[in-house]
Amino acid sequence: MATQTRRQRATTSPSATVTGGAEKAGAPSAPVRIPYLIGRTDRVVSRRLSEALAPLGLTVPLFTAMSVLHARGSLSNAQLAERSLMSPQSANEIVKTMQAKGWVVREPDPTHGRIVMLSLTDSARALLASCDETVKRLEGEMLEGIAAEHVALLEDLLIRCAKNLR
Amino acid sequence: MATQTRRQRATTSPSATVTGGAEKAGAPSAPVRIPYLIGRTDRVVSRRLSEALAPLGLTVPLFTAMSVLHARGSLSNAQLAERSLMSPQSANEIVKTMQAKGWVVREPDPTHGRIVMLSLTDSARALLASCDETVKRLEGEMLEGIAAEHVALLEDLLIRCAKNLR
DNA sequence: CAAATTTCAGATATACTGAAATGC
DNA sequence: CGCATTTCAGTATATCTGAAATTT
Repeated sequence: MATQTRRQRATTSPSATVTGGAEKAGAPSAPVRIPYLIGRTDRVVSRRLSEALAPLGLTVPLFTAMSVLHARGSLSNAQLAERSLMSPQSANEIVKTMQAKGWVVREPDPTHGRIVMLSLTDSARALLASCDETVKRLEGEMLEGIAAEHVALLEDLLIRCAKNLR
Repeated sequence: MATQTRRQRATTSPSATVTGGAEKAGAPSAPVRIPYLIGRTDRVVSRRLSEALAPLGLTVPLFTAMSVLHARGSLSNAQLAERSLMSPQSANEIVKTMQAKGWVVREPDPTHGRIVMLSLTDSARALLASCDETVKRLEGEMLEGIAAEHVALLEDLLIRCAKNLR
């Protein structure tokens, strides 16, 4: 399966300062910005999450959409798209997959003919429950050595960052 | 250009608690996990960053790779791939684009025939300098209302999270 | 008719795996 | 030979935009 050699630690600069710990040739090296760190951290998280979810038949976008639907109870496709920060077309694509797997039911909104309300099936809920265990483990590994109060703070800060930019 | 209606705030639940602020129909609503928040925040940041970089002729992956190269001074493609958390093939693809735009020079490593060392051109460095202004503005908007000590902490926590998972 | 929602169709970006060529 | 590096080729995934149909 994996022909590539396993990714490993850096070949230089053993300890990392905030600026990244390297100032070699002609590198004025701009300070590392938070947007960059968010992206980098997400890369690592996404890779691990995707590896963890694959055995359960889930991709990250699929899992994300299902989590949103789970949290909200019942949504139209347009609402799901908005909450998941994606276009209605993309959301629709994901919903098609969810439906093919028997994870969602679609019922016409009684008050509005065009709208179709989505909700998770029991099997989807059960699947999400076991995913939660998986994600919890991943989160635990990620937060290792970080004080509980800092975890709470991180949570709060991430929410505020997303809110400030949206 | 944009036929889609501009993404906007939620239609329900005005205030958000840590769990997301919704507990409607049959939704036990698992707590929001940090991995999810990282992903969500990155989605918002990436979209904004990509919009901001587009006028400068840059995509996010291109900008990221160039920043890494800038910070490290000079790298082989294999090293660039490792530092950028991607496969050598993907890095190579990005380097091809960089080269087509005149942003990188490739010189054979004098000590090893197969290896090609990459470094940024002056025009690339100048471009990155103006990108830094752009990113700084974005970062400022993102961190609005967050105390400086918390910004430093966020930086530290993100670095540790990425390190814990890699 | 205007606006919102859904959904078909096509296009693009990003990154992957496989495999071959090169060099130590 | 074994291993690392580069790179050609093909593929998969996740997203997008455009446009049409439906319904209030």
